[in-house]
Amino acid sequence: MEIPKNYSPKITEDKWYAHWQKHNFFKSTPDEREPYTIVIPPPNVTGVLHMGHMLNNTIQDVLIRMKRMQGFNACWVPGTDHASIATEAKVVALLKEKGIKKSDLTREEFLKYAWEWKEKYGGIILKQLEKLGASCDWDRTRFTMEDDLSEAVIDVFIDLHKKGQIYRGVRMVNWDPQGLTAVSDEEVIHKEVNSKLFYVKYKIEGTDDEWITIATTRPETILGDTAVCVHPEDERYKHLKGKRVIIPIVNRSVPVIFDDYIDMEFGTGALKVTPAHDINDYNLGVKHNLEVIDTIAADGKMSQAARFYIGEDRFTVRKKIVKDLDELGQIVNIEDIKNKVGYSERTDAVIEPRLSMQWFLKMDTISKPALENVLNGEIKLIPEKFVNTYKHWMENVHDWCISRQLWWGQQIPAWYDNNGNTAVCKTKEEAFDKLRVKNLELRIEDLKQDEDVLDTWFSSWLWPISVFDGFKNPDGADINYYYPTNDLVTAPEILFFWVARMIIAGYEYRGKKPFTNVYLTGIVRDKQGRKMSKSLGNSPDPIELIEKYGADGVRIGMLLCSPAGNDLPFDESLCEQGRNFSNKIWNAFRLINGWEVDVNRKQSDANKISVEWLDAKFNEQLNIINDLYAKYRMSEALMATYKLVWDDFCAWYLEMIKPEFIDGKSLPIDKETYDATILLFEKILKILHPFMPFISEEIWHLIKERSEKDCIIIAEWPKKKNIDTELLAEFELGKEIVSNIRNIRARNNFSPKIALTLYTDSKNLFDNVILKLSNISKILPKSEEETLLSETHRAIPFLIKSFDYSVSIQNKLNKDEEIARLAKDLDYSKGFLKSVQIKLSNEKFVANAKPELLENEKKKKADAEAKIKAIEEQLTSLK
RNA sequence: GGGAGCUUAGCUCAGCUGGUUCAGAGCAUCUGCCUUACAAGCAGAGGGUCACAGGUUCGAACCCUGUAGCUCCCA
Repeated sequence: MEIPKNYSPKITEDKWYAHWQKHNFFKSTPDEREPYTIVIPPPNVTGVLHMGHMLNNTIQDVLIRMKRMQGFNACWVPGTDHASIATEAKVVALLKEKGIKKSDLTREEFLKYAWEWKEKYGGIILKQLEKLGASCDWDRTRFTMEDDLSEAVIDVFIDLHKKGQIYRGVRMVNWDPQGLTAVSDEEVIHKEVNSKLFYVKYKIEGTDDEWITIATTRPETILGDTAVCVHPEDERYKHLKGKRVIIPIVNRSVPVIFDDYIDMEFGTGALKVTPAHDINDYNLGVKHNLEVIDTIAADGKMSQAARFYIGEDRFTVRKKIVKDLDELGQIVNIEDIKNKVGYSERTDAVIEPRLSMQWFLKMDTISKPALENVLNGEIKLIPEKFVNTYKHWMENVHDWCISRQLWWGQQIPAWYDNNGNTAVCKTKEEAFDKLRVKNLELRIEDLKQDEDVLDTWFSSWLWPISVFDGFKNPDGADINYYYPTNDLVTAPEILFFWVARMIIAGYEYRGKKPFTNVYLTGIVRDKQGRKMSKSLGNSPDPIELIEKYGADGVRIGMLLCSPAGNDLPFDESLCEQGRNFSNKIWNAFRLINGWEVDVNRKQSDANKISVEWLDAKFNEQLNIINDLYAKYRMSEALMATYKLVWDDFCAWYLEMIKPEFIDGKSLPIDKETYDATILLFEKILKILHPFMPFISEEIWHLIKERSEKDCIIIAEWPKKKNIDTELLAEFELGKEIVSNIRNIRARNNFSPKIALTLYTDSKNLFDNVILKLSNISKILPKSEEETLLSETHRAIPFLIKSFDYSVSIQNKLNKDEEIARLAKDLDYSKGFLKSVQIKLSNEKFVANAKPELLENEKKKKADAEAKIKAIEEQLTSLK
């Protein structure tokens, strides 16, 4: 059967994925082996696979496949989260297209639509992960809003409320006027924007023409001003003590207050205070007991309380009020400035600080163990540099606003009666029992459940526990076996959103960490360094990439340039490199596959030592690769694997043992070498498997007859063996001889087809291999050189260490070039010797340096001297 | 405004507690090859005042100080 020259992933990938699933290789159930567990960072149900997911899940799959081969009971739990804001927005938009308004639906009707949507589209992203080769235990797929997980969320809420950790209060929150919900501090993105700073003068009450000028970027909030604040030390304003000023347009009289919070340098040093619409002003308001006038409604439009511009959008009003103030002659100046404005992570709307009633989780005490156990190394962040950021955040943590004004999510289990009493409990009946004690007239129909739902992170912070039913069944086999999980692979952006909170929940509910290592991936960016996003349209479609380069190729492309925590400027050429690598492996297979084996043929010495060498090389690299994995240096582990395959196996070993071609036909290979080669190739395929699952499985089955169940995915990871370092060093020398000879050929335009003679007195274990690789017909002692050289033959010398070699060449020698080359080498060696001599004659160096170092320097000196002598001899022989 | 980190070849990155023979890799570049596994390839080559300026040391990419630029986090 003709094997195609190029590897085609299309025909193998689906085949092997189905095969693996058919044989339940991804499945995990608790047994006597040691578990290795990863829970997936649940992608958002509204999501489609993007490059960030590709990177993240490739890394998880590499880890899980490696550990599976190493004999761990490997369990990778997949799932999705319900993403309340994003999903609700999506469903609202979809309904709008159908002409249905959310406000015309009941909660139940809306949720019905939302679930329909989820059933239809929510699984897309998981299907896409299969294309990548993700070996998740799909039977364990969970969803943060399924019954069991929701119940856990509700129970946790009730429990924390009982413990006094959850409270309800009026607070200034980050309001998303588009999503119509509060969002947490972490969901606000501060961006620097070009703004204008408006200088507006307010009249001092009781004067004809006395004014104070304030500066503001948000003139539309003037309608809600309830004070003007200046610094108590500010000479300019000391005379205003006890005075009041008149707010323009609304003509309200408000006090001038004094507080050292004021930055005298900024603007005019006089600040207008709007407690309803700015967090700092709010705090000032609390301190100075100011009135609070809420002039901006939930939808970002001016409220009744504003008295002017009612129902108009805040940004329209900004323009209008400036015009109106200008007409009143109260605009003093307008300046361009840059300032930071908060945007909603979900809707990109400008966040409006807004006072509202929300539920909060106290963070001060509950977060303590989460900080300690990262600082003491019980939980490791990789790379370590994130510990600083983590520490800083955890030490300055704010209470967590956990309520969202949405329907899609777990509805808050709080019940209210008509008298303002509240009960937090699971059911209406329970609430009724609790509240009837305080309110004897209470009828169960009067009870109303809180309209809001919980933040999605309030579900996903329980993920590592709840996916193993740790709440429903706290002593269950799964939770006891798989928890704590081993590794978590996620993006640094959600270190606080999610990782920190999982750690908090882990200690609160299991008394144990949720995972040991947190591997933080980089952010995938485009060539211009922009984050890849759907809205920018700068992200390639991962599925198309997979079709173009194969899943293995894309996996390699993602991993090649992604050290932990570093951003990955993605470029399609990386996948191309991955595809080329697949092809290289494929062709190594084709070569071996084409060999005819002769059982009667005796193994040559050259083949024997070649096999020994590759075996030693493999063991050396295996150690390195194991070590790199242990340090989570994934891209380096990949590079070591890449070089082992490409350089050591393909470029050197296969060339070393490749049977000769005679008369257009390959000679057969001896059985011993062939079998050893297959064994070594198998080992190499094994370490390749975590990175390139498909091609390794395909070749695994092609190089040998195997049963259906004998798959590389469950093959045993190669064992560590002793390394023959001397043999490796000897071959390094051999390689140098080969490359010197190749070099001489290249410099002198001498075809590789013409055999040369090598003269040397040094012996190398690999002499026979060297002959083959550099097309040398024979090796003769140096003394033969002179007798054989003639008018038509010249010898070109070269040196390795201080060993002397030469090859003879028929008359074609470019003598001047060779002399120049040697002279250059001589110059360098002399310079080098000089630097060593200087070092050795330095008394302080001799006195301070370690003895080994000193020895080494002496050896360097001797070597250099020998080399100089050898070069000089070669030079004279050339002349 | 406060904090953390980064700056090594055209690009992406290694470089462990300062010390082997001129600072390494992959990709890209250049040169020569269609050599019956692979042109998605083979054989070679070039490319770096280790951001800048000082300092410590016998010795600095590595330690210290300052400067500049970039990134991230927090307010």
